Amino acid sequence: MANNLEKNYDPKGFEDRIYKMWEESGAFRGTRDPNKKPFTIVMPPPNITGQLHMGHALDHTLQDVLTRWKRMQGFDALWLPGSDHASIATEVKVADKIRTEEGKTKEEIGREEFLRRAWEWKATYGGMITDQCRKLGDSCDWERERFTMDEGCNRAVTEFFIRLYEKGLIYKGNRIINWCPSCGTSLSDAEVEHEDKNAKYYYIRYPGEDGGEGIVVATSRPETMFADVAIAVHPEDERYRHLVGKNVMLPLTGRAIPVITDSYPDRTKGTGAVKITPAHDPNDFEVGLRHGLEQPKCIDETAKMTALAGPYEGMDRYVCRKAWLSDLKEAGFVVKEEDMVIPLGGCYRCSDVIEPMLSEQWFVRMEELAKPAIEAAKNGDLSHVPERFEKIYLHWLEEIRDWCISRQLWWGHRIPAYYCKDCGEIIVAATAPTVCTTCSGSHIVQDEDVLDTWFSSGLWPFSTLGWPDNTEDLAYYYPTDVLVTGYDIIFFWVVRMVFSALEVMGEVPFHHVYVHGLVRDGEGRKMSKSLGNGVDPLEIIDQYGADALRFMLTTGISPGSDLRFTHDRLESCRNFANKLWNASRFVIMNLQDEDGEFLEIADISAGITQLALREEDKWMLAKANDAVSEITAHMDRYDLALAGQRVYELIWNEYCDWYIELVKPRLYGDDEVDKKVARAVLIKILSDMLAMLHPFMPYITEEIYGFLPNTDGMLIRADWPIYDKAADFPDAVEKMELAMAIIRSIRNIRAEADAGPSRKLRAVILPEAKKKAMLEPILGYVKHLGNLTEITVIEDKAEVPEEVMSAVVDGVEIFIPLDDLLDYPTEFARLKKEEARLEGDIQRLIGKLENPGFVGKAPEQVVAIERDKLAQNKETLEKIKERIVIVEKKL
RNA sequence: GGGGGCAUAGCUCAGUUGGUUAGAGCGCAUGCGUCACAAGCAUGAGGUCGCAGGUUCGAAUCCCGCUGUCCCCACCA
Repeated sequence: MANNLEKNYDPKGFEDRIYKMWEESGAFRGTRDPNKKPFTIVMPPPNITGQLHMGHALDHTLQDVLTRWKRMQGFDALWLPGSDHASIATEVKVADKIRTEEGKTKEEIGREEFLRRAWEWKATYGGMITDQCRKLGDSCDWERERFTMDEGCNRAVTEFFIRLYEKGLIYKGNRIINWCPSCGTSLSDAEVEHEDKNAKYYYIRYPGEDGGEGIVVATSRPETMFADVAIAVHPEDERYRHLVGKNVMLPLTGRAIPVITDSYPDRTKGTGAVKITPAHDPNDFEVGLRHGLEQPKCIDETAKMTALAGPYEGMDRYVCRKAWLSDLKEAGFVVKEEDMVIPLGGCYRCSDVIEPMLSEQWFVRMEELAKPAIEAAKNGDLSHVPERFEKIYLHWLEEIRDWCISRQLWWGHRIPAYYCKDCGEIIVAATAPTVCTTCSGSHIVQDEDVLDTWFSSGLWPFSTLGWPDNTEDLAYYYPTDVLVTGYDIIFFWVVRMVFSALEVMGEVPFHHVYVHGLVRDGEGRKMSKSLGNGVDPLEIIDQYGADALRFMLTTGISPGSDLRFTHDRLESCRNFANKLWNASRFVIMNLQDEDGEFLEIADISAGITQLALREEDKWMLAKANDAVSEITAHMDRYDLALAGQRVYELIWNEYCDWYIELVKPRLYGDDEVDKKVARAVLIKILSDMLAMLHPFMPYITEEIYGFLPNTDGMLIRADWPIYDKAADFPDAVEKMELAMAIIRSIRNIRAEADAGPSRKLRAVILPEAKKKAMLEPILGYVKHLGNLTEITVIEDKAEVPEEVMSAVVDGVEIFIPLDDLLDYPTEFARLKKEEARLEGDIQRLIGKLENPGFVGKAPEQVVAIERDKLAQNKETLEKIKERIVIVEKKL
């Protein structure tokens, strides 16, 4: 009974089983092994709002490839998983759910009950996401799984908040913030997305209080006029000098406001005069502060007009704009309208237009925190791969303004600030105080707001390892090695982790930021819910297997660039898995007798080179050995795509296409000793290939590995292959390459002459004297793979048979007698084509070698190679020309 | 307004520090049911590497400019 792989490659038949085996064996677990070096990645926590999408699949596959590779290299590899509570996004989803299912608002349900529902949501979707990670093959340590609102993370958040507060880096203030009227909360600058929109400038006259012409001001937001408190002009602006210090009238309101001077107005923009609305514009706010102006609000938190708008009170901001403009026009105050493209801020969650608004919020003072984060990138403690992303990082930090961290939401970390109702004292503390520290009053209430989600995710690399406690995990695994994330999230998250970590840990949270791109659809569009062009990774896994998906996501792309998702590529990756499957099945089959018992295999424990290796063995070993160093070098540089590509070539083009074919006659032959050697090499190379492919295609490689003899344990724990100096066989490589070139040319002749594979052919070969010795040992390969009945080696041209097609390869002339099949026009065309190619090459080479600059300045080795090439080509051309003369006569 | 990416075969893309005849997958053409694999095998066609300069003995690769295209950032006078 054969003990082999299933006949057909069917990933469904083993992927789940293999994953369970890994997980139950504890292979994913970080053990803080003192004899190993740590390698740590913290998983960017997916939001609990939904399912994993293709972007996660990419992100996770890259992390898993790195983790598995390092684990095999002998590191104590820890990939720490978790999920993010995603304050605003989850709150919106849960509120929606309550509204559709029960027809109630969150206010009707109340804070406590709402939070209970949110936790229910977390229980459902959090579990879904981890199941999806398992399907992908994520080798993360599930026993260390964390959640941004678990007990430890909560403590970390509170501790961090208190520390910053006590250092004066967190303050509460009344300032202009980004307000999303739909979500009903403030947002940080990072959460606002700018987009150019077509809009209008309205030029509106503010008449002089004295009945004069007054001043014309351009604005795109006339509805904010009700909150105007002044008109500012530049102090050196001659046009308005006569008005400075006087009042102008706010049209239709009967309210007079002063004309003031300030450095802020730009004389070249608009009319050079700016209406000052401190409560609804950040620049105006600053101007207002400088001049001690009032800060009235005319738009409220729901984007409706306040009482200040008089008759327009209660109108939506845009309804009011329309009505107000119409009234202004009627009264003749609108001087001009101008079409304009204006960058408008939108909410990153709901796209509603952001209203800059004066509001009392909590802020993090950024200047001092940003400095060390900038420094870390500049001095190399933190590096971005690819490098260009460092610019985004630095730009964001250099331009950063204070970070608004309070959110008017319920789902999140509630701000650890308490107010004494008696004396107004603010107490920031880890636990709720019972009495006021100032007045001893007992009427104490906690701040209603929660913290920005990114405030807690900024702590992720160390909160997940135990901070603020001084845990063993933190000591062993921190700082982490690499953070893998998309470029779209650098300023949201990466910068915050860096400055948060530098502040409390005094060390960067990770040394490398490995940045990847976005997954796009077949047409190059971003995958999005609204376009409905998203592809569910689980469906793809179901269809093609996780390995094919992983391989597609990690190869054929360059680091940091977006990747287009196509079924074509997916299919070719699946085909590759299938190829490996069948090749492995073939190898395993040939290692066993009819009863499925393993046959004897040569012992390689003393080193593969101790065996009686044949030329093809040496060639294969040398090729695989080269691949080991190339692949490892690519991995070291995070060039996963190149590494994966090289494994592919090794497996398909070198092992399957050539080595297996070359070795077949030996497997079926009678030489028992030689058979054992062939088996040993087949297994050695196969297991090395499986190891190097394992990070990319963990399932299939593990499954195959389980069927190989002489392996104990699992591939996931196996050693990464290392370069072996002894496996460098230049002579054998040269011989085998000659054999391959000859075989190719014979196959070419066969194809050109329409001599199908079943047609038995013989060959006559005339080597140059110096190639003769090299030719002898490879004739067997040529005969076998050229599908020849016999090969005759001749020493003299006179022995060349009459009716032949011919080719010249590296100083070896090959003649194939074809008798009735010989078609001279075809042969003539073939030879002429070859002649033209050689002549072109020779011309180019002569040009190069006659250039004194090249000969004088290029490295000796390069010149020597070119010389050899020229000599070789000349000889080959000579021989081709001779053949042309002969064939021409036959035409 | 500021910054960045990309432009290579019909399509989607690789191409590490400049150095053989610029590669792959898919597609295309021809042949092949050969006992691991038709999700395969063999052979082949197909590219003046966006345009114009420069550096160099040598440029797809480095520099400058241009064109096209995509993206990011930017407090809406």
